Amino acid sequence: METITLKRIAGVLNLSISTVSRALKNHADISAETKRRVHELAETLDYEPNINAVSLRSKKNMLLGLILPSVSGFFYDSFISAVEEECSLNGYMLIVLQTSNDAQKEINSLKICRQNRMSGVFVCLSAQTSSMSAFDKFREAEIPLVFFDKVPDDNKYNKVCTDDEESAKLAAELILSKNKKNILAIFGDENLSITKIRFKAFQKIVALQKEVIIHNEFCSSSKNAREVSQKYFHSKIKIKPDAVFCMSDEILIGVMKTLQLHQIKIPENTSILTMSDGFLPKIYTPEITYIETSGYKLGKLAFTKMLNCVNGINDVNEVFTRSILVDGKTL
Amino acid sequence: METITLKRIAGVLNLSISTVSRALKNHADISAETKRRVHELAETLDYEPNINAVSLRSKKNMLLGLILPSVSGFFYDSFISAVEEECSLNGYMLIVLQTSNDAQKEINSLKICRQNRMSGVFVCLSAQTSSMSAFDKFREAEIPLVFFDKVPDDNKYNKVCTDDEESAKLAAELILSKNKKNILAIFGDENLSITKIRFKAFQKIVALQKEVIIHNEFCSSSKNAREVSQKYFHSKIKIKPDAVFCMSDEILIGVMKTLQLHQIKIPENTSILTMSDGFLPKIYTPEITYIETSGYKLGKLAFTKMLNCVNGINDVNEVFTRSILVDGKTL
DNA sequence: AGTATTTATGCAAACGTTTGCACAAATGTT
DNA sequence: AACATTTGTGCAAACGTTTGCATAAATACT
Repeated sequence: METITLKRIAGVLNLSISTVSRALKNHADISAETKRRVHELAETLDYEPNINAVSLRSKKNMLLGLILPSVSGFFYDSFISAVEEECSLNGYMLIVLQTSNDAQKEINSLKICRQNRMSGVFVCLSAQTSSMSAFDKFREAEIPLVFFDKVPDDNKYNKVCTDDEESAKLAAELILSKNKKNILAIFGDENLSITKIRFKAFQKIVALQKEVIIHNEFCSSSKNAREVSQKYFHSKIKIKPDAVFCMSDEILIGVMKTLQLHQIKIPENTSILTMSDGFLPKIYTPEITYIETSGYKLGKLAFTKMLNCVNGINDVNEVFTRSILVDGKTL
Repeated sequence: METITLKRIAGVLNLSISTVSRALKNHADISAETKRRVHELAETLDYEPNINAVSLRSKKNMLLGLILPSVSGFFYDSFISAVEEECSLNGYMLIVLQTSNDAQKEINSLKICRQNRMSGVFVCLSAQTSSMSAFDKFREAEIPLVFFDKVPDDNKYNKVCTDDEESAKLAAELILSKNKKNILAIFGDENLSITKIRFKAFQKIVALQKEVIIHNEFCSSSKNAREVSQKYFHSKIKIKPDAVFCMSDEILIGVMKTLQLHQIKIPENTSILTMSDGFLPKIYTPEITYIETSGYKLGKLAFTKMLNCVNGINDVNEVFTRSILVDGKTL
């Protein structure tokens, strides 16, 4: 099938290519009559501009990259969903690139973004990322970067995050307000900045209460969380925790397995509070009380920031989504 | 920052653009020495070809589209994950487009794919899609389409599916083999072809057993499934189903809520069998027995088919992933 | 009627590649 | 020594747009 180009339309109407081009963009120079004819023909021939030619000429495109460890997960799918929605609304296309938490693949993905001269890139760091040099080099290409969720420590980058500090603080306060005295707090991978922040904030609050016993654990997976929680809820343990705090869905899954296996009643025998986007907590019965860390909201926020970057009206900074408590029946 | 082009390299080395271009692709015409010099300089200058120019010239690109109702879901995230993995391995980029089950957005997404002259498009139909005309028109653009999961009935299209018929049949046989006599079978949205197929196959098997009571239900959401299952497990019901079949994760979630609320013991009071990619069944305790419908496998399969299409070595047909029983403790 | 201004259109270069063809120099063949 | 072939390189067109500038025709101003 012959492709329809400006040239083709120009040929049919006996106009020059430039006139057709301008007519299609309703340029003031072109007469009403000509515009009408051009639009009409373009419509019937189903003309669609060649994006490659446009991008080549204008040195701009409508591509946004999204680099993250994995699409499938507890949180990222809704983040992607939100970002894609906004892309669609604003005429951008979203390219998804997974790193599998592999630093080399992360660098490759960056390269792809650069090669394609994307207008901007969202990045959630892989757990393996040790150096930011590839990202710094990337910035020279003048392509804005917006980090989300797993972000670099340095604040010379644009970051959007759930307010981890606020959330963890809120979590600690809530648990204490219920007069819990023997708390098991399970956090994620120790290397991640998100873990550090949540841990520190949580700690800061509970440490104020001298009479409260607090057990801190760090887990890298659901399975790991299951094993670790086992130690505290094993049948031989006489005094079991009266509250468990889970830093994430991943942790929650492991903990719940243990509790269910040992037939620990919730909230009678122990309370639970988790941080989550809300899907998993509602699966369980009773529904788990959680502090919402919405991937969806974060996605919207990240897109807004990206748009500002692209339009050059952005201050480099870190912005947060607000934390909300969603009441289940478990605290 | 000045961008590095062939022209630039040519200028520095006092060569023509065409020589540089050929040298970089190790064309046989170019002398070893020249190749060396060109490669070296390209390396140090960090040359990266302008994809837009390449695509414009070659009329090809490495973009694949993925149109589906929503990124976030029970199944799609792992499908996307698999497809992206393969894309990355094969030098393609994946563009994700959500339809929110809106027919108009679906058409828009198709348009975007056409405008960008993508090399191929994966499609999971929205629940609202009533006409295939937009897709047929699309085929004229000679862009291969590979449908997955929610596919059109007509077999003039390329389709990759979990083997719904086989899976549902397997499910029915399994339940019967356990001597269940009062079965509740809950299916998804009645309009979807996937529902029709699963229902029909399931029915065909159980109908052979005259002495078995079978209750069929169709639900459009988890909430709906919860309400519907309520009718069968309400405390006033004397004879409750001794087995429940759930067509999908969505259904399972609703059913489990009901069972847990009414403290129905599994598998003592009732058995459960579901179809799932495996994530959710393993969340519950005991872990739910399921027939695996792997989004991941399906993604791999879809990509293989797409590659064949793109390379023109494809017969239009429908291919299936194999169904596997994964033993939990609930049947 | 002559000049200035407006209106509508076209020319041609540019974006960065790829590639058929031409060509000059080097080498091989009689 | 004359010719044929191989080897290495460059020219220029093409892909489909956009856009500064030139220009022709129509209108307005003295």
